[in-house]
Amino acid sequence: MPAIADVARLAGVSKATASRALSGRGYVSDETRLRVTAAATKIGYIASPNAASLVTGRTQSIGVIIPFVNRWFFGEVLEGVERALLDAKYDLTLYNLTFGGAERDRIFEFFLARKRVDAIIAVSVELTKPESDRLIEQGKPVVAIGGWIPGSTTLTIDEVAAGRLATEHLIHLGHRTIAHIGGEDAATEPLSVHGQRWRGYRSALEHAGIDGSTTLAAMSMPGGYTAALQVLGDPRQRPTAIFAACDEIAFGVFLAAERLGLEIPRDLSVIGIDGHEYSEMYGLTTVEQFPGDQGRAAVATTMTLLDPHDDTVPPPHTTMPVRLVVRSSTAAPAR
Amino acid sequence: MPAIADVARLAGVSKATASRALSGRGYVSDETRLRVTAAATKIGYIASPNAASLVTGRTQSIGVIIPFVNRWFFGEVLEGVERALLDAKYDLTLYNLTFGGAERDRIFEFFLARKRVDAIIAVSVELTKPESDRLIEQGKPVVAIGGWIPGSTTLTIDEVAAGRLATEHLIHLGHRTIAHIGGEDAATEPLSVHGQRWRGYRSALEHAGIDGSTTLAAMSMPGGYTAALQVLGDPRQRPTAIFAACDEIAFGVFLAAERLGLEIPRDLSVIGIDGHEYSEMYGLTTVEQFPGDQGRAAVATTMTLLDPHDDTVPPPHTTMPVRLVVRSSTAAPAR
DNA sequence: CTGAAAGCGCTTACAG
DNA sequence: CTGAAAGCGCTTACAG
Repeated sequence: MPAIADVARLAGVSKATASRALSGRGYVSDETRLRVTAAATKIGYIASPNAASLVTGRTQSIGVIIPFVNRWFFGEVLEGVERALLDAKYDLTLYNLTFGGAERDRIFEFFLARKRVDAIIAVSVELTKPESDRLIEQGKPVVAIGGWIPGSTTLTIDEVAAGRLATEHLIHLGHRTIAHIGGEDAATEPLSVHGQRWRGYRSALEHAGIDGSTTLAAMSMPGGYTAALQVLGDPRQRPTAIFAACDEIAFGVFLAAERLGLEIPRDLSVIGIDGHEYSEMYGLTTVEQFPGDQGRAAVATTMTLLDPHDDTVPPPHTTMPVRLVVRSSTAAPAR
Repeated sequence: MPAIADVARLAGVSKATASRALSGRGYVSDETRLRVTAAATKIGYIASPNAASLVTGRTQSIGVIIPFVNRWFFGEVLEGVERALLDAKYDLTLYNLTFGGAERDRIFEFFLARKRVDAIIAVSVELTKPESDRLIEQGKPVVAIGGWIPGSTTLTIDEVAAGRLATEHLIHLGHRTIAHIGGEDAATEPLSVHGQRWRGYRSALEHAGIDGSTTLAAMSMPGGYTAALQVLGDPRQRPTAIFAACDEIAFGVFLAAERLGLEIPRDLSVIGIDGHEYSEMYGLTTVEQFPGDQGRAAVATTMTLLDPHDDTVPPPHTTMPVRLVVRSSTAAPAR
């Protein structure tokens, strides 16, 4: 493994000059720079990030905290983050943060304390007070996507507005019995993603002066399936439309409707939120969001925060765009 | 940020002794060790991995190369790997390797050359010769899951046997027209996962002396849906059973069957491979595999390879278990 | 514009 | 069992 001393020797300069030529920091004559870079490529020199980190304090690596990896939203965010980080020549260190447990403490007490990462991108994590304090006191930038961490820069869609938009679409089609199937944390955590979508639902209903009913489900297709069987099972009080808090829940509603012999949209309208890659195949009307873009935007913000020459202070919160996509799963109710 | 010198001072020993006491390497009296560890916890000392790496050459970090993150198999593997790595106090550096492109070259030429990781776990990546050479010449252990890299330790299920088992299940139920919907690389890459499953299918059919027909699809639910519409569209030559190369394709077959008014298993039997988390909800018969276990096993192998005190040479290839789970999607054909 | 020197925070022979 | 010293591979003031 060639070291910078080898490059310097070959180029006939000191290590200091070689370092300056290679990093682009400090003055070096063009001629010298050329000689150094030529020498470096000739012997296949690649700087040791460890040695550099030791003196600069920078690791060229970003920690990503994420609760799941194989749910659509999270996977998309992660891929977007990864791609953008690669472009910025940063490494991605992954912390799959499940809820609670010794494992979780270990991530905060040990891994994130190791000075291994320059900044943290937290995806949909609700942090406890000690956890967020710990992050802040590290003095490292923390950027949050799809969740809220006090003291950190946040990028999310307007979840309340998304829930309201989905519900209003149904109301405008003429529906008056609109059930909601929401994520199970909607009830306990009003500030959670599903809690906020639920509030959007409530507000649209109240504005229209109609009642609703909410059923909680695991945030997955089986969760939506089980909940929908329950919601649709009694023919005497079956809603004409369902607002599913996310597309995966909506897919479960499709399966339940099929098994109950209900035709969509004739017997039931269904709308979701997400723009999941399968929504088109299902013909699902949905409020589309763009998690890959959110991931890339989070990286851009992180880079701004990390750039010593950039004094831009990013706004504490950025609202990311959504778009209503009307497909064949919603229609006016049968009369 | 306290350094080891601070710990040493507080405990009244030299840095060398503090280092030995904390790392557990080398002789230290019990009494000294206690004093040192007490001092370390008191001031919240955490060793700088960079400084340690510089002298030991070890980074305590493993690179994971993976083509997708939000396909079920890959997500499960990744979660299993992450969990096991955390337990071993290793960091996980993620490289989301898409097919081809400058990005891919950059991962091999730059990121993996940076001496940032102690070993590499490659998930379902087909490497080109220069790529695998480059990995090998780094001298870092490479462990492969669900794919084959010459010169590296490999853990996979027996894909051919899995395909054969799925097909035999259908044959034994009495089916004689069994279509296969396989991943699109089955045709071009005989050694790919889907190529091998297809060979298992062929071999079972040949053994039973019956013909088959194969349709290629994207390895996803929409892929399976589109292909199944094609396979099932013509009522005069509709098969009585479909072997889907993976569960996500099988789910697409379910949707296609529904839209064509076909009832499973009365009109059509369907079997998959994977044991996807949704397979139970669908009632899908499948050959289950355990990607989380595969991920954990890969980490265990990596740790063995990395342990200087462990001379165990892991076998070049380990076959991971599968299990046939019969649910309601397969039955004898209507006569 | 360039070089000599110090130092980042550890670990590891080497003496004792 | 412990300590003084060297060194891992860089970068960065500081002179010149």
